[in-house]
Amino acid sequence: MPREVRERQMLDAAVAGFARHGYQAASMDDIAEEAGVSKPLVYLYLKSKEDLFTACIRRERAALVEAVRGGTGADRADGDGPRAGGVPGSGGSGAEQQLWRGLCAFFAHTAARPEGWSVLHRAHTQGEPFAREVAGLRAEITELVTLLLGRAAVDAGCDEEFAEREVSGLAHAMVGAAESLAVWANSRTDAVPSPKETAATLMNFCWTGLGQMIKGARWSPHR
Amino acid sequence: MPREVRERQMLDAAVAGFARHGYQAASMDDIAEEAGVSKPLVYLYLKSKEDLFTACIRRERAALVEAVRGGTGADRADGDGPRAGGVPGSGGSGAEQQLWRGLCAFFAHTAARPEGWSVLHRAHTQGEPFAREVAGLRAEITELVTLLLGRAAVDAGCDEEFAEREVSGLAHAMVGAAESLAVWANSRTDAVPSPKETAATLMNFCWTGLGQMIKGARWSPHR
Amino acid sequence: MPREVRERQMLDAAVAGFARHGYQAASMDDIAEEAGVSKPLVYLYLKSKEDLFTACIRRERAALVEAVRGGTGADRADGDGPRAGGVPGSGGSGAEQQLWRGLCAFFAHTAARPEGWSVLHRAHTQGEPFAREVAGLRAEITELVTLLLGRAAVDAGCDEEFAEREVSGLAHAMVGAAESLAVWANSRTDAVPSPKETAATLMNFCWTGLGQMIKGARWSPHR
Amino acid sequence: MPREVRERQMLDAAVAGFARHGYQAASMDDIAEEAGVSKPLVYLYLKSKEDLFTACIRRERAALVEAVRGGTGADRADGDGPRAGGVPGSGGSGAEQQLWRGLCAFFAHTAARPEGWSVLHRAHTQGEPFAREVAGLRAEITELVTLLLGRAAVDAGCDEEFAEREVSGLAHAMVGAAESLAVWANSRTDAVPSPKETAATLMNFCWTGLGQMIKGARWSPHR
DNA sequence: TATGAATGAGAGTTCATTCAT
DNA sequence: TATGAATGAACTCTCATTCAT
Repeated sequence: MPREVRERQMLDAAVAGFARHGYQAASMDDIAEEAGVSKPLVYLYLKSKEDLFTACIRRERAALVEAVRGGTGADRADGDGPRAGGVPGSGGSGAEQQLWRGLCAFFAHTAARPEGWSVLHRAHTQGEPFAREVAGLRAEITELVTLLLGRAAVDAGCDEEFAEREVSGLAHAMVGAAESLAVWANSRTDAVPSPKETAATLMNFCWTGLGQMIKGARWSPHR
Repeated sequence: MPREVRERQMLDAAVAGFARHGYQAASMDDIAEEAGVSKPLVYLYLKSKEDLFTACIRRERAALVEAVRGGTGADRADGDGPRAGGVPGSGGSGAEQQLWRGLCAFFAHTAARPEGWSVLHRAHTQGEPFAREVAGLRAEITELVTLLLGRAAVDAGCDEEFAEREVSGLAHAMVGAAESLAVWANSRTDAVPSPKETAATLMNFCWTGLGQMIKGARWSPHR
Repeated sequence: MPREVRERQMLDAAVAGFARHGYQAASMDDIAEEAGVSKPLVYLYLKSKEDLFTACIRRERAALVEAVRGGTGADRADGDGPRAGGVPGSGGSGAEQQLWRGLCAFFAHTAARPEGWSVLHRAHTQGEPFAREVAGLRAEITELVTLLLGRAAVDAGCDEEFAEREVSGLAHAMVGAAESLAVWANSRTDAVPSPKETAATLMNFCWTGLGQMIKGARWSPHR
Repeated sequence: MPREVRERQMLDAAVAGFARHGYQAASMDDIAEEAGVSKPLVYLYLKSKEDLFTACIRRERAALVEAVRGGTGADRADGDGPRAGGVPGSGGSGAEQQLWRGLCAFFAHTAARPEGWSVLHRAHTQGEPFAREVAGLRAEITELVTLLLGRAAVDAGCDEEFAEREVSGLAHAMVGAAESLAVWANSRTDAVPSPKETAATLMNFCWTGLGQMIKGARWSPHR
């Protein structure tokens, strides 16, 4: 059996095992058995448990990023043609649509591959080498979100400074909210919401606030 | 040395160890050594590794909840007398202020006790008994947030149905965003923001959006 | 080295260790070392200390029962054809001969495998799961003896009632006497008696008494 | 509280604990708790677990020996008055009566103090220092039985050689049979036999055989 | 006399990992 | 390419035993 096929079997088994039991509790014995191969073969192909887990993270990370990027249309020639423009809240900005589609893609992906998502979501807890890897993923996503938010702000005519000073925190908030909603949506037993519904919840939650900020309004405790 | 003191030393050491290495990777040997105590004593007082970790979670959970509850003023006689009222966005609602102060307290607490926060934040990954414990914490906080959001909505004169149908999802988003921001704030090496700044970021992010929702506006992809 | 061979080595080492130190005091380290093997291998093959000890008991029990059964000729087609008959004391009963040969086999076996015998003899002290196992052995042997004694009684023409009422106690006495003699014979440093001598001692001790009982005579304190 | 009283409490608790769980499995913690004292006090009075167990054995051994000796009337001025005389089987020998009464006393004692008996019965399994102690008890009892059997033989007019050559083995058989019957009687849940019944079972079993031997008859396999 | 507090030493068990084939 | 056989190292947990008071 060709190496690539075997290797994918192993990664599948590993993702399943790590998702179910976590990094430490999943044993190489179980993973090898689930993959239908002997343990030495796993070591021959994937070096060590650490490397195996890293490979899982990388694969799932790539899949998630590809899904979200695809959703935003970032890979399509995007600046072409007239953009609908407009501020958040006024409807139809290109960046706004991209964000919306990215969120939809994100929730669709995490719902479609719960085990992969579980691996990613749990990996930052598992010690240094993996935390770094997931931090990379988070940075990648956050950067994308930051870009979109920033572009929306610029579209709306607000100064560059805003993008640099405040958008990053907002992006972090958004990513955290999305993460939380993904877990929540995946774990519901009753009426599990569709990806679009979940994405709409998040857009409802924050988009207007963002629009206000771009206009220069700030929330403050004593008004 | 009296039992209570020793026990607190052990819990301190355990929180530090679990925060640094995670549940599985932290060894009882190391924890005992860090506590300046022999291993058998740890077992004598805290029964088992599982019980020790549970005790850590419970302690930190209680501290966090107390801090946040105290921040919201939930323990003060608060509903009495006429409330200032007001919609989100119009300033000065009782619920809005409570939420604001709760967030400040939350970010202040997580910044003041990074290890305790780390334990709580990582515990849901560490297998069933612990996941349940932090799920309880999350539920407790989410319920509080749901209550505040719902009350704000009612204050603003919107129908009860809103509270029941949508507020829960929003609360989850908010809790997730707060969690993410807490980690992010704690992990920054440059210019770490004050708790109030972080809380303001989150309020800016979502409060206006919430106000719009209460008024009946909904975000939709094709406008 | 093939699994079966290794497994037998381990059982041999375990029987030796348990015989020398008892269940609790024998350490898995020592057993593994004596078997010329690492500890994990012992666990891989035999699961746990408890299972290992149980396996020892079962093996030695089977060997002992087989030896004794073989000695009685119970496996040969023995009841067929006219039996020589005869009461205890009158010589030559089939049951009497079987008992004699069974005793010889028993003492020969316990002398030939002192460690195995020691394990069996000491196991009833070592807690529930093992006590049950040797209780089974004891019951098996006692039942065999009861059968032979009962048959001898019936051969001698005594009523069935005798067999049911009193033979069981006698069988217990006989088994206990045999057990005691086996230990005693094994532990002698001077002139250790041959199995046949030991068996003859026991037959001398009780056979005539049994014959008298069958005839209806009873010992009583005040005659 | 005076030392003697405390010490007896501890021994009582220890006997109970050792009887229930065996030497190794009984913990000093449990014993101290059952005795209603702190652990250091146990160590102050009884030095170590080994010494504690030895003390238990010695106390129970002394009690058992005293009971049996008392039963045989060995401590009474025994040669006085006319003895009934007679061979085993012919009724009424002094030695025979002594043996009978000794057996009754033995079974009565083991039934009355099951925990003490359990300690003694299990101690020979627990490693060297204790095995020696119980071997001493066994030797003491066996010697007594040997003496009685030998005296009976001499009473019956058989030569001295018999006593020296064969009586010892018979005594071992008898002691083993008695031991086995004691355990069996103690462990029965249905109709537990009285000490006298158990003793009668044993006398029935062996006394006539012994009588025959004294007369010079020997059992042999081929008659 | 009596104890609360503490520990050294060692047990059973598991797991990632590697030979030899 | 693939594996049955084997292990070093580490972990959780327990227990007899002793200070300091």
